[in-house]
Amino acid sequence: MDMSRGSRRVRLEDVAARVGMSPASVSMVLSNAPGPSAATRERVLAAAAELGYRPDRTASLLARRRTHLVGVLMEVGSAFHAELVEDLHEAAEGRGYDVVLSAVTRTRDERRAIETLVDFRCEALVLLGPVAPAAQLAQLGRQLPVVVIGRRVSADGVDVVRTADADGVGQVVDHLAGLGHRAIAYVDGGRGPIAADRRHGYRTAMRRHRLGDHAQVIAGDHTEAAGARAARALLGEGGLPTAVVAFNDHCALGVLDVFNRAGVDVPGKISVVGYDDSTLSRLASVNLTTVSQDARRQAEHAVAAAVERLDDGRSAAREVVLAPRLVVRGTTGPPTPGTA
Amino acid sequence: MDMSRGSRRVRLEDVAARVGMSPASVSMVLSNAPGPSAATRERVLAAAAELGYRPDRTASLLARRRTHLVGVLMEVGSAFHAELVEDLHEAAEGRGYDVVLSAVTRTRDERRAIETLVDFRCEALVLLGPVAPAAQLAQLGRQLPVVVIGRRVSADGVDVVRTADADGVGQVVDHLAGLGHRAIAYVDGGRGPIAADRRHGYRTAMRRHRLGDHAQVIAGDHTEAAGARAARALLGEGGLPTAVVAFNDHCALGVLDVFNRAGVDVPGKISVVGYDDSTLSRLASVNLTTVSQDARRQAEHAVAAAVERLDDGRSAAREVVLAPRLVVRGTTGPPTPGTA
DNA sequence: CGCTTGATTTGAAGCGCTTCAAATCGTACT
DNA sequence: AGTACGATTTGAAGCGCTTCAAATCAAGCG
Repeated sequence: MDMSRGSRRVRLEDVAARVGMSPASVSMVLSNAPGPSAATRERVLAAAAELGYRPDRTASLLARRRTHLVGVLMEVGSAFHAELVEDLHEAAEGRGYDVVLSAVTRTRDERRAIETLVDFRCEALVLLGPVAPAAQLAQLGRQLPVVVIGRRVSADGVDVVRTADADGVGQVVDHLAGLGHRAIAYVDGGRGPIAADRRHGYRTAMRRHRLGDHAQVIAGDHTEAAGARAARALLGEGGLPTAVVAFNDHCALGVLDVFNRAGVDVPGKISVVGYDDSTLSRLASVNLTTVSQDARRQAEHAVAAAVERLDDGRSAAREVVLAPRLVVRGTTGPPTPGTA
Repeated sequence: MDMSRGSRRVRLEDVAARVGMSPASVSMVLSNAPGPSAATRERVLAAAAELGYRPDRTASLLARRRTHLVGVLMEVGSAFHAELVEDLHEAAEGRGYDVVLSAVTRTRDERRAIETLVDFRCEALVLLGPVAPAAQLAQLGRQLPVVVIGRRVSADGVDVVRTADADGVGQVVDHLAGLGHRAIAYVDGGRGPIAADRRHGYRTAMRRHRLGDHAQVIAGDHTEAAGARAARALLGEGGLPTAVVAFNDHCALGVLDVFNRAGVDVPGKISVVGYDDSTLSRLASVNLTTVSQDARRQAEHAVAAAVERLDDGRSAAREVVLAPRLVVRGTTGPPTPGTA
């Protein structure tokens, strides 16, 4: 009766019936497997097109041993993740894999997002800056290949692709110190291991420049709101530093916001630096000095790592550490003489 | 041998064996279906937890009639879409549906992204600002419930949730005209129907204010790059308007970029307005006057529309048009006296 | 006690597609 | 003509889970 909707999805069997062959043959043609003759291929393909046949992915996944699916955990709303996702798609497709996205949102925590991915039978997982403890990731890594992007993880069975964060922040401090800054504050990124690395890089670099006494870490997080809070705290306590290094671009944006609203000139009165070189930072109205993580290369490495485990049977854990690159834009400059 | 990886995923059958019952019973317990006794439920649940059982989603989807999956097509990188996705997740979960994301990227066009969703057996699709022609969407709507967000579509079988775009742009022009602007230019959003609506709204509003002669539409798109290009064109030809209305926030950001770099004071010399009230526009360093689309309500309506078709059997197409709301921030002000 | 009832549990048939051993077909060769 | 052999095609067994009619059970009643 219901001719309007559905009217039964076209199945493999229907195509088979159309050309008078067995479903087996049709399946082989469609999956481009060896066997069927050229003539058969042609007829089947024609019939499939004619009927508008679309294989049912779930059935296919269930029957096939391999799913060729890579699950990606991301934070929707993060500009940097968005870039990574684009590049991951590209890298995965180049190697014959498909990508399934799962987003962490306000009401959907990391655990759930990851479970969804596993439930969909992803063969490997690429996690963008996960916050789960190493033990949990290791546990996950025992089930399937897991590649963590961005964060250091000391769990074997888990591959890691990241940039040398401590070094990145170090470059930032070098840059600022080189401009003559001494009072360089750092807005922290919260509890995660990425934050720990960057914080450590900051402290080390400050010491290296004999600026240890000026080191000042302000509590923060990786959101605009946290950056704004930190900036307000800074403003409140007087004795403003001459430069603020933020955990990431989003956070730096929050800092900039508050300074802008408060009429604090950047970089005249104070310099601000972010981290990620996200599209946000590149906007001329923001024009933030930051550190580039090279999303494309990280994506490439991540997919390569997953595929090597899947297809080449590699089993030893691997860690790829890329060199970060300072990108100097408009939010940094020499300190105002009489301030520090 | 391979005890390390996999060691066979735990199946429903394993749980059943563990408690000495049939897979059927276990299945019912796990899906919370009526039948099994309280005692049984408890035992099964305990065993499942103990074995760390996770149902195989693909198998489950295949066997079940319903998948309870809503596919969402989005543009990764669009701040507004990111917001919508968050809200869609929330709305869907509230009604017992799960969300699958599919992103349009540089190398993955809309068609492919949609196909992926259908292949995963989504029961309904929510498309965020799709560019496909109406006929194609109608065709899709014949297969399954489709809700288009943001854009007007005259295909029945397809529900639409959008804001009155023409009206939104109208409010912008009203605002600017009220401030005294006369030379108000508009940066277009390309070929899509959303762009057509807004462009039309602009033209109508200009005429309404007897400013038809000042109407000026500059070719554009929905990216920062396009906005930048348009702004450069404007700068190049001299006779700058006193206000520029951009297709959306991303585009407006590009416009702002160029003006900032060129040292054109905003809003002193020229006012700029965007559209979407995306998180970007809210950043104090951007602080863009724009039009709010109320992502949350759109998400709510979209999910409601899909669920009504799915669960309540509604079949008549529906269009929900929400009222847009002008959000005045810092990029608009009265025109400089001697300019227009 | 035998029998009815309602509560539980289970066997068996798929969901739509893949796989692979076995069957079929043509053809080349002796 | 008879046999062997490579090229094609197909039957049948699942993949792991759900469903539902039929079976089983325990309790309740006359």
